[in-house]
Amino acid sequence: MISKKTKYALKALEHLARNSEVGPILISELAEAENIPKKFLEAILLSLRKGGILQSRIGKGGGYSLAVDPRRVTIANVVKILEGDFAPVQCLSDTSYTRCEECSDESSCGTRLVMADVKKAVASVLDNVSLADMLERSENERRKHAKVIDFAI
Amino acid sequence: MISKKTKYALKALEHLARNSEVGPILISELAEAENIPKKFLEAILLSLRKGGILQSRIGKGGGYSLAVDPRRVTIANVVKILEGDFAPVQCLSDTSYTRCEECSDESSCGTRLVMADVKKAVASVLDNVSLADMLERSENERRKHAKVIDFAI
DNA sequence: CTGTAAATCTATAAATTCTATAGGCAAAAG
DNA sequence: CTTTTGCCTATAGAATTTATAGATTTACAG
Repeated sequence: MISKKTKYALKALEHLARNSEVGPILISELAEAENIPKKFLEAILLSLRKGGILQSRIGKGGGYSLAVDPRRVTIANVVKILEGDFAPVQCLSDTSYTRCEECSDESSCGTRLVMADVKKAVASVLDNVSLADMLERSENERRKHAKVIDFAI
Repeated sequence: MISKKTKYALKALEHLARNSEVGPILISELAEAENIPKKFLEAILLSLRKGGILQSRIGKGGGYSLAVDPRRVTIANVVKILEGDFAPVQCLSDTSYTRCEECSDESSCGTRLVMADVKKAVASVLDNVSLADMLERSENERRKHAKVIDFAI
């Protein structure tokens, strides 16, 4: 399960990507539009900025905007910033490796071997979906759905 | 990240699979051998029994043993019993679906669309590894490693 | 250079989930 | 009918996640 933090981050990024022409967007605006607790969002945006995905400006006319082309931001990038990693066990984490306490022999640990494959599988999905892709898929679904409703009327 | 519960479960199952000929194994024996808090393990084994993977016998000569051929138990089976599911978001859970609070339109939610792919990817790994496979892989690695040490001496 | 608008930082509270333990109950075997 | 063993319920403790509050810093506008 991904955390609420990550979900909020993705929602916020979608919003920013959709409205990239209008210039910086206020935290408070984003919070209200996407129904995210403002102070919580604040911390999330900060992480994303430190992770290089967003840029900010302080003071009047300030706010947040994407620092990179949404086609160059992968969902893996985002998830990694907020969840740290998507390794199913610590002993497979790139960013915060720790030995699993009771694992007497890491190199032959069955769980580790299987989870290494899981990690690869997840990575290959998330590395290959950009923020722009995600937005596009969402739009496609929205249209598809709208059409169906239209047709029903 | 998978929980300690799941890691303990896999360790316990490996132990039971390796020692399937010697008959039922005591909780306390398992706990000691695999370094798992006994009472915690108790609950885990109970879940696995209710999930159909283990069988137990009470009283003298009792204990736990596999209820199924280790080639017929997938790691997916095990993970599902202990983590409930491996859906990255509740709105994709088969067993305990809940609408994601702030998601105004589930059918077009970008996060959901991407995470559906993640879920599939994880499932296709875990559905295709049996307990026996995992054990075998582990054994292979152990031998490989042993050989290297041997060679070094 | 002053007032105001905004993000930033630090600290902490509240809620939830995960890990672990305790103690008595129930079943099976001899 | 006593011993061995798993079964059940409750609860405590720890860690993590989610959320809030308040003071601080930066930048622009006039």
